[in-house]
Amino acid sequence: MQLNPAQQAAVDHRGSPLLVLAGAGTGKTRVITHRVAALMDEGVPPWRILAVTFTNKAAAEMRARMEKMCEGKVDVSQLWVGTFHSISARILRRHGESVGLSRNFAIYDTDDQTRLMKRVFKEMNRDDEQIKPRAILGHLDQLKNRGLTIDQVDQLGLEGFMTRLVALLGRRYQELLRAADASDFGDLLVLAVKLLEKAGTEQPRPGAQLVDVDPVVGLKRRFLHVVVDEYQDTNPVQARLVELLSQRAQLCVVGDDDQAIYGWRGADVSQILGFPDRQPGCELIRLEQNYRSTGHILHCADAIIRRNEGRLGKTLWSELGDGALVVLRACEDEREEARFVVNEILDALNEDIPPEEIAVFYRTHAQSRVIEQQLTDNGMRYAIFGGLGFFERKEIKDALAYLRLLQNPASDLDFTRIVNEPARGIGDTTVGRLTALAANRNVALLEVARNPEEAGVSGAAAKRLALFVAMIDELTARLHAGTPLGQLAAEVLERTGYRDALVQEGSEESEARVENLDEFVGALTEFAQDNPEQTLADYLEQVSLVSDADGGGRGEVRAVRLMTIHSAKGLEFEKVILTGMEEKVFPHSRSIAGEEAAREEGRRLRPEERAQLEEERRLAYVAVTRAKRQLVVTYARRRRLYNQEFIGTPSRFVRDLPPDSVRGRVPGVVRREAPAVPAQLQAMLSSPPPRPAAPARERSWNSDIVYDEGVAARPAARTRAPIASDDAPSLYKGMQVRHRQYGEGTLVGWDGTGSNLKLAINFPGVGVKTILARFCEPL
DNA sequence: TGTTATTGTGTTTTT
DNA sequence: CACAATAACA
Repeated sequence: MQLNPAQQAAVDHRGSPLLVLAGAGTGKTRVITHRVAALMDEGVPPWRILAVTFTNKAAAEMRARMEKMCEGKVDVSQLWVGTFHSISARILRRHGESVGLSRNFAIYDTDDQTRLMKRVFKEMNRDDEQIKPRAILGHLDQLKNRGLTIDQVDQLGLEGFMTRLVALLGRRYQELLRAADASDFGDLLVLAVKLLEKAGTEQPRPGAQLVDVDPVVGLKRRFLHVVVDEYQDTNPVQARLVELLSQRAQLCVVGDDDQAIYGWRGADVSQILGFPDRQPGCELIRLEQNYRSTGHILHCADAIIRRNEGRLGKTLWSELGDGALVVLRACEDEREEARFVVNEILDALNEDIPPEEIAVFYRTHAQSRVIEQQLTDNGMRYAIFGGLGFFERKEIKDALAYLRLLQNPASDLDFTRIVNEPARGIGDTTVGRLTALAANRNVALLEVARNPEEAGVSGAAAKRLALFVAMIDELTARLHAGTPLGQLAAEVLERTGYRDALVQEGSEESEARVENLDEFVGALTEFAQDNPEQTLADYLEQVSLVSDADGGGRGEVRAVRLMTIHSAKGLEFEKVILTGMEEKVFPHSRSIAGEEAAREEGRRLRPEERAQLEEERRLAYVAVTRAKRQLVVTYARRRRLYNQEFIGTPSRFVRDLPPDSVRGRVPGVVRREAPAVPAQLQAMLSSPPPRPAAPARERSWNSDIVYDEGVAARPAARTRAPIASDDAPSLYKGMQVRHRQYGEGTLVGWDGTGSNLKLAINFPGVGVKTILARFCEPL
């Protein structure tokens, strides 16, 4: 297929920075691959070209496409293609000494991070705090994403005590991380940037020769062309990294501001919006012809995204014709929704759509369970993207921990993970004593374990420790003797008794685990055969950077796909079923929180609150634009989630759909439905008196809902919100209620149903409190 | 010390 | 509901 003029221009542009604004389905990847191929055609050496993607899968795909395109002509393996994280890791692996990382440093994933932070909590006696390790890590990560150091915590705008806590615990966390010769995801980027920034700033020694030039400086000058995909999702550190590597390169960034969905992770859309301003002479090219979806789908996408402010603005068009109408379906509850999904899948299969071209999307992982159940009941195979991957299973993580400990004896986290796994009588007390001494002397746990007596570990435990240490030493020797990786892994599992312990257990679960371990050994053997020159460190790195995206180990190829919308980014399917389209599900309740608060306080939305909502909207846009020919959208009236029943209102995104492109009734303007008053409260209600039971509930659940947008603007107290005319006695905003302790107050909102109904009441002089309805009585 | 029962608690999206 | 942290027990 020929490139269209805009695409061709993006491929051909040379000489100045280039921003390609590529709408969904406009052939972005084609442009990138063609551009890189063209560069190589022109004689740019492959090793002087860098292509950065977001996921490993995208990187692998790109490389594959290049190989196909350049068959035989150029050595594509010389190209630098990778994710921000893998490229950083690669740089640090080679040159990381100056920022405190050895050649074999470990990469900690989220789980490792949490465990390490928990240790910090314990060490500093903070485990009683309400604050959880995850929270601190979250802030720490945010810090890193913005390229700030721990001394700049205050710039995060946290509350005072949190700022102090993050600084205190974060600092110690970093110390331990470095001491363990490890890096977390955030540090990979931060340290790579630090390394590159430092290079070349030192005064050259007198008489230094050109050959003495710092290799890192060479790295900065290496690339002549840099291409970045999904630029809208980069965070400041990533952008800085790209800049540093583009010292001599022509920079080409590709992205779509309407698909920026990682703001919560520190990504900053203004990066792409401000790119032309930051880059003198920057050329901007828009790709707007969509080759993926049919008309009605695009109309829906546009109807959703056009309501966002602060976008560069693009209108997608297509030559594919209107195609089928988008199907909209209201379901009674999540089970019916799941059944409907199954039916839709069956329909598609009957139309000969291959299963892997059918995808079911949901906002959060928690929603997948019901659908999975229903699919299983109907004997349908499916592949889940995301969730617990192979390398996140306990047994695999244990095996990896053993290997990492062999590779890196300083890794205390791995030590503690497996020292008593399988149980060998080295319990918390023993480990506690070791930890105390290790912290004191600033040495690794494994070192301390060599002299247990000094740590005050008694005879029996000391003996067991000695055995453990001897075993680790032997295995370490095997590693350094060059034992093939697969065999080494097998020996580890044998010698440590890990495999035996599982076999002994004899349960169905343990059996599965043994199988997983065998698979792991197999994978390692295969890896060693395919990459004879690669070491254990290389393998460990590859594993820790691999995410759900590549689906390599698990997942049927010929199976329906289930995934969150986030993981759907960059993919496309013949038929997409978008589920759970209700307020508080999608848009997620956390994104709406600000809006509700604003309504209750009678103020306007704060910028960050609006930004969150706009991000949800972009997420909806991403979801819709994944569909090639068929799009089905479902929502449920009632939904059980987290063991709580929620009354659903159709998502605002559903209400935005253009009726002309939709089959099924687009719910009109809607407001939150007034919940039925629970019996307890109802009994207490004296006025207004309960009306005789009305058959109101029989009616279509949308019909009695009236939208009133004005609520947000008006002060809550004066809003005498409508009680659904013929409904049982209802709550209404402005209603006066009494609480034993707080006295009389004004109802400003509510949440939940039945005995979980919570009222938000504004008590004069006290403020707004959220109280279970049964503790309140109406006046 | 290690295992099991119980309570409690949260519950987005990911490299 | 699911899972993690804690308490009680062997």
